[in-house]
Amino acid sequence: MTGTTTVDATMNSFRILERLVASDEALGVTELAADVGLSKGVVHTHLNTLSELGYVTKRDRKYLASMGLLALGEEVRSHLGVFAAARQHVDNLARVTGEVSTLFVEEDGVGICAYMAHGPNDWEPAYACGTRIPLHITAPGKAMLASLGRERVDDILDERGLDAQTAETITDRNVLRGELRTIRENGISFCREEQSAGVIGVGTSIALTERAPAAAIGVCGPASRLTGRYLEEDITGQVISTAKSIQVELTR
Amino acid sequence: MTGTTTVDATMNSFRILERLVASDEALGVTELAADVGLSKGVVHTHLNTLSELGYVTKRDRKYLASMGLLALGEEVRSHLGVFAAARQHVDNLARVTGEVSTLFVEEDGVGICAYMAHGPNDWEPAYACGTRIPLHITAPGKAMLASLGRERVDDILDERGLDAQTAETITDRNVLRGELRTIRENGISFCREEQSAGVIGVGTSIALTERAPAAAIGVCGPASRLTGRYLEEDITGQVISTAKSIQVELTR
DNA sequence: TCAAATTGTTCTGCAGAGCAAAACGAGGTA
DNA sequence: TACCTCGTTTTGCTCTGCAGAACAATTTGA
Repeated sequence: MTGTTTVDATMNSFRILERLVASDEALGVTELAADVGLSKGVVHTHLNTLSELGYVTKRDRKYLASMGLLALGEEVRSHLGVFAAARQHVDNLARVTGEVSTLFVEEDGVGICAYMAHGPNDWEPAYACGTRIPLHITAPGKAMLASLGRERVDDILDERGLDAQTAETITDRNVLRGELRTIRENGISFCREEQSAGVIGVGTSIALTERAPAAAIGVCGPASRLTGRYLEEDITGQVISTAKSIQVELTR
Repeated sequence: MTGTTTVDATMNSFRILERLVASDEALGVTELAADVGLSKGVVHTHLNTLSELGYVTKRDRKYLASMGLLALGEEVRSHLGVFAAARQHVDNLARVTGEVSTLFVEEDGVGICAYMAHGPNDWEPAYACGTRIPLHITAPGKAMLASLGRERVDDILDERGLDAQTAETITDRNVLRGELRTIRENGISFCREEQSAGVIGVGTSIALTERAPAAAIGVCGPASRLTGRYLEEDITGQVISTAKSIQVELTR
């Protein structure tokens, strides 16, 4: 999997950039150089390059990641057909349920959150847009797995494994296969604290035309709120009807 | 302004990445090499590097930008204090007005859209999050200018100029100064097709503590819908009260 | 079905660039 | 004022990013 040859300078630039992105305050050249293990001089040259490209800014002798980075992800997402069809429906799902609703897509056998809408209930999941999350630990992830062909699922499991994230994570391949079967039968998937303790999720896949990658939507929130009929009927119903609306939008 | 020394390899990597980001379909090595003017071999090495970093994916012998790029911008934004305070209020502003509402911040003398919420009315502005827009052509941009000290405004105008984007753009420095004065007096700014023909905007600045960069919120939409009392009283009132709510949130 | 063409990947050699270390300059502090 | 610290620039060396060519793997066309 690890490629043969890489460009060291690019690796170094991204190490510096990612360090800045992760920091909540401006950093100086000396500190960055120590962090990434390069000399002050080169780090300065890299920062100058990133600055000229518009991904880094300087505020009184210190550097910080630019908000211009938002444009890259936003543009990638704009080319995603399912996003244009799903956005307002996911927004609406968050509004009517009050919870956080998401759009996930599959990429290289992992799930990536492509969009997230916040409902009135004030709660924030542990991940943000762009985060890679194993498919077997979230409701939308399992829904996507259930929508894929068996051999593709096997490939993914072979490559990614079934690491446990919490005590509830499904780590047995046969158990997972059984769960995928019931997901296919019911058209809905649940995540009961398998990704994060205290967090419950509901999801369903979006059937896409041709060779587009898998996609799914979901709703998640604190386990204390998502229980009983509210979870299994109200929210589940909203998720399914939202998925139907997106399907309609996609085939227009 | 243009720095002294830059890293060529980094420049090339980003040229390739940006080409992929701008494309709505997967691209091959040969095509990319022709586009950026490098040999096939090096482009392949760069793609391999970007792929290992998680910003590029391969789908049957062609490359495309990864949704993982969303994470970078999202993380930068999460460190923006005003974003956490403003998000739900901007969401709410979009909902009650029905229009698109935005959060802008100033960076290096230009405005960057940091967040955008869509109201029920189906309309999409010409720009997305992360886009850099001159301060003098949008309502939130002018609101931010009005909130800055005079010498800072002069510096920005010296550096960025007052280029015309439409026939309505303010290109005269004295006219702009007069407008900034009335914005300060009224606590509200308008953009009447100065950024994009047929688009009207309303904005007001968010007063921030200490040395944080300027920020402003706004609402924008088609000129056909944003007119008369609806624009100048209803929407304006919602914008101002939203800004007040954000201020309260910020000083908690 | 087979050859020709095209594309992705690897290899080779070298000029140029990335890198560490040191020197320089600009703020800030005691 | 002198010292210290940090950002910036310079120097020289080594290594690597780069072009071009060769190779491999598909696809195309007849």
